Amino acid sequence: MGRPPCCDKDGIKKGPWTPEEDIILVSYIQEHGPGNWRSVPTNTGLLRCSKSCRLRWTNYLRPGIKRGNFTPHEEGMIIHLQALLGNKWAAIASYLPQRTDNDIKNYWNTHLKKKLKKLQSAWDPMAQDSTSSQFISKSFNDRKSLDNFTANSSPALRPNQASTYASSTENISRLLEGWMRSSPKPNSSSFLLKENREQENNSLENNDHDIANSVAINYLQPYKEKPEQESGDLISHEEFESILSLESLHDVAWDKPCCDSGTVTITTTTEGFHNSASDEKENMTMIERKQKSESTPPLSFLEKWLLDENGAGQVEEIMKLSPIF
DNA sequence: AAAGCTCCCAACCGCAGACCA
DNA sequence: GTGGTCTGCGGTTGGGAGCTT
Repeated sequence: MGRPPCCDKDGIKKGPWTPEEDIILVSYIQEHGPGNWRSVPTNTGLLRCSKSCRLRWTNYLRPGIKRGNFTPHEEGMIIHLQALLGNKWAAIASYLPQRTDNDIKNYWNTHLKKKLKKLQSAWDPMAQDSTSSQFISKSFNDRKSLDNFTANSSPALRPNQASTYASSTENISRLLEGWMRSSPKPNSSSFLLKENREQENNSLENNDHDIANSVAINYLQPYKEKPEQESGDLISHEEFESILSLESLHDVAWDKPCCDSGTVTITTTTEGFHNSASDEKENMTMIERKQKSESTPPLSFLEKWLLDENGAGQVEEIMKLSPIF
């Protein structure tokens, strides 16, 4: 008995996805929405198994995915959450909405584990085998040590990521969406607008604050909504405090500091928030800013796509291939 | 210059749970 | 209740890129 593997059929393609396959998949999902993966290969003609299609979408093509180096704040959050939740990458990823579980898992395995091990041996050479949770609780109990840790996690320690096709196609779906919505057709250098690049840079800078906001909303908001007696199901006092210690939550103002009454109110403030692009003075919540930034077409990606060594040569081909162009 | 080594990450694999007939 | 199918998750791996010798 036993279920036959879904990917061992003849004619099923494996290995890296091509731009053409990505476009086909994204076009299909934009039309039909994600889900019913079983039917995707049949309906699209892709020689991929359903699993492979789902994975490609969730880990790569899905809108809103941020790629590239993790910020120190993200690192801190991953370390905290890993200590709290263990290797529940999907759960951890839900607190970092722009990162996929696969990305977080990879980053943990390739960077953070080593980093922690180093720090661990520096902290206590005799305790090589203790778990990360033990280590975290030991070394990050105070705010200062976490700050030191995150401060030391400078980008210089992280290797630059090679620019491959896969890593440059971070958001083909957004590309398509933006392309279809924006009426003027792209025309090479017209996309090379400085302000668009600045906009993207700023959104990267602002990202930490969005993440903090997201943690506040997703993780802590239930305190506001749930009666006191139920809040224990969601998060322990210790966990709450450890989340609070994250530096990235500085921009979140707490009407009530903790879960003492079950009526925590979370408001966000722009105080101390520096937006060099527009230098806006208006009071706008992070969510509003996010919504605003999301309505901006991802032109800088198009720019990348058009200039990318792989992308550039393939645009023509893709435009021929896909009826939406 | 090139062979060997290491690192990194996209993709694969297998398992478990949810769902449905 | 049972068995088949689908989906999601976490662990693992293959191979390309970069580094070292």
